[in-house]
Amino acid sequence: MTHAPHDKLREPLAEIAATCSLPQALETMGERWSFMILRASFNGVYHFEEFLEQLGIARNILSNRLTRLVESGILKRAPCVDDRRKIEYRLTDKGHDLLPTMIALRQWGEKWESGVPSNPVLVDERDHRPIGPISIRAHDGRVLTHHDLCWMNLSDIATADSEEADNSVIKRIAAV
Amino acid sequence: MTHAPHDKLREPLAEIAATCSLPQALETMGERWSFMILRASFNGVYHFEEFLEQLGIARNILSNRLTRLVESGILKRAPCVDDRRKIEYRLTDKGHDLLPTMIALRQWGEKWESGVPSNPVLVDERDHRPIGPISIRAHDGRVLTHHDLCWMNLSDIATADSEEADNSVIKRIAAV
DNA sequence: AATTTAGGTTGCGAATCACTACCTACTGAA
DNA sequence: TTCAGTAGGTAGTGATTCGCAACCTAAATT
Repeated sequence: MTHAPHDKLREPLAEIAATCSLPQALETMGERWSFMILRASFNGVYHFEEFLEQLGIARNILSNRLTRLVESGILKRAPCVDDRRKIEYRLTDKGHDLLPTMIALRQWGEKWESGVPSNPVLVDERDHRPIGPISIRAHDGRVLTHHDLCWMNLSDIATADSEEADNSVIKRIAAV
Repeated sequence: MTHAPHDKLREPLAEIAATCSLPQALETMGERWSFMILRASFNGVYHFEEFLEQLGIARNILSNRLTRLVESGILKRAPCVDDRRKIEYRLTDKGHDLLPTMIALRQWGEKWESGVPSNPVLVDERDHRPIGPISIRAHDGRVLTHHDLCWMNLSDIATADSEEADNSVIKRIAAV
């Protein structure tokens, strides 16, 4: 490896990580450029020099980030058949599964930061209409706002499949 | 302000930012600790010392990050009525709107990193059942996989509300 | 008045980022 | 089969950020 990871800096997350997978998800995707590289991948960028040009990222940082994304199983390397000097960086299943997260973040940015729809747009192949907003839904598909939600302890849920779990509710999500 | 932002370091994103709001969304949320602070906020952490203890973050970094989150309009400061030394950091509407993104990332982590459900769990208040998986849906609510999706240019969509926009399809999302 | 508490700032060493220049394996052409 | 070119990566260096510890100030408690 180029330079060994310095885990010291990342330790404080460990405690929470035991009970929540968000920190683990952020381990790789929380780094600068990771989401932008992912975006490029979804947009059909496969080669080192393409990423370099599209993103305006430094060579060593790109190299580093691609290595990490491959190590995390989000991208995979594959030699290019046309030109065996080339390496293709392709999304794995795990990488493809980040699409909802990326779209959610992008939609949030559209709504609150830029105010205008991004380009290119993700559309349904069937009718070429833009996808709907990413939202939180109940098990039966009803869209839920944060007024309809509350947090519960996992241990209480296992034994409270039907109801009578009222006392296990930690807290309602406070209205703004 | 404590120290002026050095925009030089962040410039390369500007070009893409003109056509996509993802980089803008990452401006604040892409920084280390931002999502973890957000998570704590959703879990009912409001005060400086609480964040400090829960996250194991350094004081100055927390101070810095909270300031940035307030500047971005994701959190808001409010003096505490009980104890006027205390300041409450509360999610704004903009902050609450990041819940789908955060849950999507967490669910991804559950599926691919930890393998086990996180704690606490977000449940429907009506029946106390866990929420469903965050997914991409068509305008009519159908769940779409990446096989059902393609990217289109925004300009082509505006004039292609019904169909006959075949030639404007940029590219299907490649199957893994 | 003295002490504690909440929130924050400052200084400093370590780690990371980004820019530039170099390096190397492979390709394609002469 | 040499030789220039290209894709991908490495090394060096300065700027920026992170994390730890110590200090600071205003409000609250004793």
